[in-house]
Amino acid sequence: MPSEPLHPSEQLSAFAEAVLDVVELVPPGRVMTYGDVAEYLGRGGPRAVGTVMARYGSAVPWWRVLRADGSPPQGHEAQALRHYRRERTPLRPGGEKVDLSRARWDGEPAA
DNA sequence: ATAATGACGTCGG
DNA sequence: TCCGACGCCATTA
Repeated sequence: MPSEPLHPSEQLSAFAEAVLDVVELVPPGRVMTYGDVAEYLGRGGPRAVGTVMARYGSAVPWWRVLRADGSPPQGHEAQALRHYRRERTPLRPGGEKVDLSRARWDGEPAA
C-alpha cells in the first residue's frame, strides 16, 4: 500500500515523477547528464528524460541536468549559464560548458 | 498496434 | 571542433 498521499498533480507518469525527484536531489553547483538520470533510475533513456524535463522541468532545478558534453539544455543556454555562475558550478575554459569532471554528481549525499 | 516526436548519446567522417 | 546518421525510450497521436 502506498504511503504517499495522492497529490493533485498525479497526472504525471511514474517515470516523470521519478525523474523530477532525482533532479531535486542534485546539490547546487553540481549537475547530472540526461543519461546519468536514466541510469540512476535504472530505466528509461536520455531522450525520455529530456522529454520529461521539457514538459515538467520548470518546477525543479532543471539547469542541473544537461547534455553529456557539458552543454546546457537546448533552448535554455543563457538562463542556465547564469545559474551556473551564481552557484559557482565549475565551468570549462570559455565558460560555455560545465566541467563535468568536477561538477558531475554521482548521487551520493553531499556529506 | 503503428508512427511520430523530443531540453539525448555515441560514432564516423 | 562541427555535423549527420542512427539508436534509444517514454509519451502521444
